[in-house]
Amino acid sequence: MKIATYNVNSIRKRLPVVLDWLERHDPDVLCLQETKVQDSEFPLLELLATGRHVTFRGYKAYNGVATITRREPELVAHGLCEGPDNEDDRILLTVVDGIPIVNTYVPQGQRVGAEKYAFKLEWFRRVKRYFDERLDPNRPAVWLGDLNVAPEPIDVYHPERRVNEPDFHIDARNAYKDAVSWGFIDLFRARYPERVQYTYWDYFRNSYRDNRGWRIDHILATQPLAAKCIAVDVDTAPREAESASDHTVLWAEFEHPAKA
Amino acid sequence: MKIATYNVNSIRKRLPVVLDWLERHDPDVLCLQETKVQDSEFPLLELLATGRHVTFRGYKAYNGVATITRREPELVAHGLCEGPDNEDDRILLTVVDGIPIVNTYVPQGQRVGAEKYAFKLEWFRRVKRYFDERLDPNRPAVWLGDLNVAPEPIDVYHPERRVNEPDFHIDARNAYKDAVSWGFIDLFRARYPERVQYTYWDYFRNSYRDNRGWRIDHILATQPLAAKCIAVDVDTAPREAESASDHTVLWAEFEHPAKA
DNA sequence: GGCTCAATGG
DNA sequence: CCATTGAGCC
Repeated sequence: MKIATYNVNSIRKRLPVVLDWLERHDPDVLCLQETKVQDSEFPLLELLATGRHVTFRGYKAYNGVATITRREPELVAHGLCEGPDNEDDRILLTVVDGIPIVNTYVPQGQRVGAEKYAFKLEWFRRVKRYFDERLDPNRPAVWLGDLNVAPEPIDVYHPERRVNEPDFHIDARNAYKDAVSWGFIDLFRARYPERVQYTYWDYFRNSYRDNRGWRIDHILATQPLAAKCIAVDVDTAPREAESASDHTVLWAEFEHPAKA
Repeated sequence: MKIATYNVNSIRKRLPVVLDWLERHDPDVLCLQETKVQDSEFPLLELLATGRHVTFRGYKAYNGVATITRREPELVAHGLCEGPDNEDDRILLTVVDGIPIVNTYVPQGQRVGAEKYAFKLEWFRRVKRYFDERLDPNRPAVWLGDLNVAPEPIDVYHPERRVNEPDFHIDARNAYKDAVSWGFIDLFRARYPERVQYTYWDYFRNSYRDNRGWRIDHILATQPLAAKCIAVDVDTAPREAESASDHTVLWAEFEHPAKA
């Protein structure tokens, strides 16, 4: 089973890149973030034409998530389901082949100290409660997406200069790690403890050319599923495509995951 | 000698169309209107790369004219040169091979009765004085561009429904004709008295597909030059191009024009 | 409908 | 730098 995540920065602008990636890699699940489109404008027909199932929720301009699956999800749940502030354009649960897959776009946080930054820190607490209420760390489950945190210095270029950035500030890193500590394993870092590999590069100042990036997109799995992980990697091709997102695709492959 | 006019509706968006037209038709002069770009952002290098000369003046977002010539113009003059309101983003004179070519983008006029409409009517009076001061109706000269008037009912689809449009209202038609009466001949209509042929079609409601357009782009010449005109036509290919302007190209060819 | 700009977001 | 919206213009 192959699962991937990709912050598209507008699904309408990135549709060719997504269709190409689906055709070349044929994943079982592809999770998208920042679709930036309201549901009525979502390019559903073009994606259904690939023969896959598509689950999505978004609003005008901001956020938006979509999960594209080979098989029909056995269960779908939008948002945090806590109350009025449902955040259903940032979190989407699908259960595919018995495995819960939590596709999330964590708030970026604007800048350290801002109200939006406090919202980001709180968001990690909320998502941890979300895991508590519907998942079991002893059974297969996946949390993936643009989590907007570079967990360690190795995960960002010039870390010493980034300590006040909302994706590397110590409070965000700790909030992220506390959510992870619920029972998730970072598949990329588990497999490659020393590897410098980013998933996001700024559009400006030739960041990609000079490899000045961030590893802020992640695929995490509970222990029983992580044990079945046979491959995980970043595919930089989408970042080099004609009309590229500032993020690229991260993917992971599992052996007989449902039997875990 | 081949001369053409094209309202590009943004030279930056239309650069591929313009380069393609230059390569295919190799005109001596191509006059552009609505370049919609300030001079510092004008795509000069890309046009110079064709081996031609480029004269232009524009501001942010609105208006802007450019004249692309095979030979270097012997003289260039920007604007009406009357006083402070110079209108140099609407009128550009170049003298090429001894022939004055007045490239103009006449104000559209917004709607009949508006202040901008009065400005349009006045503009025709001003341009007639401009001809008086610098041209001679007995010597070759060209006035061309987006003149924003369909002179006769044949020049607009459903004319009876357009009598209150600023490009077909009787006051605009009369103001235009009064300027023309200075000493110009409409080359297209002179050659094709009965032909329905538009140069502009609205972007919306499938106007081009249904040929619901306007003949508002014109090439006019003084009598001695008009006598040398051996061909004039509208090329609809640019209107059918990938990323098309709402206008298309009108061109005219002259035999030994300088000897007139 | 397609261009422009100025905000806003990242 | 690359997205978005919403207004102005045509």
